[in-house]
Amino acid sequence: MKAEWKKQFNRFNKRMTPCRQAIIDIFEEKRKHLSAEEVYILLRKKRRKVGMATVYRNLDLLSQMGLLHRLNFGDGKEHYEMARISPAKHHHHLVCTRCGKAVDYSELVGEEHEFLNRLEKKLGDKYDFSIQSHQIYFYGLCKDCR
Amino acid sequence: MKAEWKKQFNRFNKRMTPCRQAIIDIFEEKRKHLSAEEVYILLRKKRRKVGMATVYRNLDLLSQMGLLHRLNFGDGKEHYEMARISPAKHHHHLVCTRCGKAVDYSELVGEEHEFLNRLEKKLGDKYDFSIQSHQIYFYGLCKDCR
DNA sequence: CTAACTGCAAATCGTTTGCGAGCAA
DNA sequence: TTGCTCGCAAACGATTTGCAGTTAG
Repeated sequence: MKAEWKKQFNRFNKRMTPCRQAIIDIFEEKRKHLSAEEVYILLRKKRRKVGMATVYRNLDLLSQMGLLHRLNFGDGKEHYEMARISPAKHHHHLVCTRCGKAVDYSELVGEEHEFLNRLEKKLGDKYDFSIQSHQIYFYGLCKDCR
Repeated sequence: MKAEWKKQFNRFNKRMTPCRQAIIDIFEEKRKHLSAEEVYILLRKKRRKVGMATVYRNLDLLSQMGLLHRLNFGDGKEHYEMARISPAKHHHHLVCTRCGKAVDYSELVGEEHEFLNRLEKKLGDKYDFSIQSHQIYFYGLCKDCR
């Protein structure tokens, strides 16, 4: 798995560094979406000396490499999560428009997958886009905010 | 139609002002997603003296009132568009991850609508959310950026 | 009349950039 | 060696806020 990533880094003319490894580890451990600041705090908890700038640079790089997905819940900051290729792990988000809380869901992803694939193909052809990913957001009010 | 909005404003204890009317007009005329700055520029073109702060405040208010939808294309700024209740006008977005260009599409919205309604109900029940809207984003590279 | 609204300028805050020093290959 | 990476501090840019004057209902 690590060799796999190394290859990916090479392909992008980038290097595998302790800092990057640590960031990847954090996403593997937490298995949820994290903001840049949350990643930064988790790194420091592991007694790792890093600057915010580096965190941002690496989250950006990992996103461009396709290892992370960038999410936006409308709370003014970007969030990131492991990009999982497997449909089984595929999921989307339910966002509370008041408190910003975001819940993952993976209901009906089977049907969704089939439907979105068809749509993706159609759109890609029509608008001359090479589509790489998609996100579905449902917005509403959570129990506590209602 | 204007009476309709007035009611909405009353319900929120807000007032219909020339500035707000002008902003609504702009979205009706342009019929596409606009950033706060774009709205600001269009207002000034109409020789309307407004501050950016007011634009932001009103875009925010109109979003909370459900008159506008807030969109995020990952280019660092928020975009807004008229919320159209009619399924006929319903659409989503195709975003280029390189240049940030966003294209509207409305393919297969009929099928989508049926599917998403079902999903919405299921999710609302399971996670105790009162879902108000949804957005689908497809990400990829446009013709020019490929 | 009075609470909501406004423009202005200053403040905020997430994110980016410039730079010299430090590593990976 | 070479050039990708790093931490730091400063810069940036979109959005927010405080405030005193203005306006809708």
